[in-house]
Amino acid sequence: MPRAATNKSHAGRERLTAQAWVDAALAAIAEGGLAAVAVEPLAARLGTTKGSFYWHFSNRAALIDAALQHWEERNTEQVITTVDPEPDPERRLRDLFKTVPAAGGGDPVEVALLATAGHPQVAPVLRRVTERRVDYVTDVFTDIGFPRDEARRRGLLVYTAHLGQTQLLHAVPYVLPATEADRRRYLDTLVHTLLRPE
Amino acid sequence: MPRAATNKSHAGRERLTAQAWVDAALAAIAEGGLAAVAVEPLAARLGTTKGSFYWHFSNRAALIDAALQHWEERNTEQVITTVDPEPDPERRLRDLFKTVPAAGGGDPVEVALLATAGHPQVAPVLRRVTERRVDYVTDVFTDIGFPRDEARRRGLLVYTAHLGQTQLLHAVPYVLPATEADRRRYLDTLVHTLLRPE
DNA sequence: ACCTGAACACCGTTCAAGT
DNA sequence: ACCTGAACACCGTTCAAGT
Repeated sequence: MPRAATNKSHAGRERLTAQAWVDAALAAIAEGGLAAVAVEPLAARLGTTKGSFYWHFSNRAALIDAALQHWEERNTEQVITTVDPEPDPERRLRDLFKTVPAAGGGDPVEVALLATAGHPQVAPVLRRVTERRVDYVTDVFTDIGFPRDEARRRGLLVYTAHLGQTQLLHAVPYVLPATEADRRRYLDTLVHTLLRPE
Repeated sequence: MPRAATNKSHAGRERLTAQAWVDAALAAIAEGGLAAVAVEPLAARLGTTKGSFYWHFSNRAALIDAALQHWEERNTEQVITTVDPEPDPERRLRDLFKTVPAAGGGDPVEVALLATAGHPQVAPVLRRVTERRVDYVTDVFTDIGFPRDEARRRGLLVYTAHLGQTQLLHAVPYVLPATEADRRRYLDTLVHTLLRPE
């Protein structure tokens, strides 16, 4: 009869794939930030040894790279595909402000990464994701009718405000509008000022 | 004849004050972020031992607390006192955008702290500094003539954009306007949209 | 091909012993 | 009062030995 799969004996355990380590790393980032990607604790969580890890990855940095790459691939288009179906560009702008993390949830991995934006492995990933998004918001402003360069400026302002808002939300939540009505009024101010004609 | 002060013998070395450790910690934050506040390397830099550190502080967290407190005290009012003399509130707003880190320099400690905004010891410090500044910008908008609640919303938008810009500047510098002329135009767009009447 | 277990380096923390 | 130096724990990394 076949051996039961247990965590006690080597012969009876499933072998790990690199992907298993990547998933564990992303879970760790979501819970405790980049610093929580620690080989020894992850090994314990996966029921294996540190030695095993070093067969799949050359070091901790390589695991982080793999995790960031995986996150970038499955995340970049997420917000955009949620909002893009809306045909009216002014509404699309408004939807962006509502859908995007600011609202209250947001991808915990992204929040954790923004908290470590300066980290040498994180920075280039955020760069690419950011460019994609700023370009998208810029397009919304051109759809609204602004000339390209003015649209770019407003797109930057929007994205910049979004980043800052995410940061405030996590470092200083209570300076932000607290009640639903206040939040709506804030959104109105945002959209109203941002759409001021040239 | 008096012993020369060397780093070789205990009897001949200056004793350290807690403040010396705090200064070293702030220097480390500026250079390598919070993570660079490491007892052993700091001890080496100060020419003393880890054991000495633990006489002055109960642990690494206590040193970080002391360093953050010191930074908060001498920093909070800095930007404000630079800009406040300008009597015309619209100009003051513009000066804020120019003076504040965004321009290019900025306090490296602040930049490092923003990169670790979610850290449990950093968050409350940033909270207080942020509140002070948002309140200040809000006052600028009331001086310009906006009613208090609308001024608060625009103050938030400004501060939020400032935070995001600092972040972009360090994670994704090249999405921001690169030439002097582009930067001026960007500033014009910012001020122009933010001042749109209700 | 994939994993274990022991070993070493680095840094946080403790503490007995020194001045 | 302030400091040293040895000790221990924790985690990153290496590697010889196992299956």
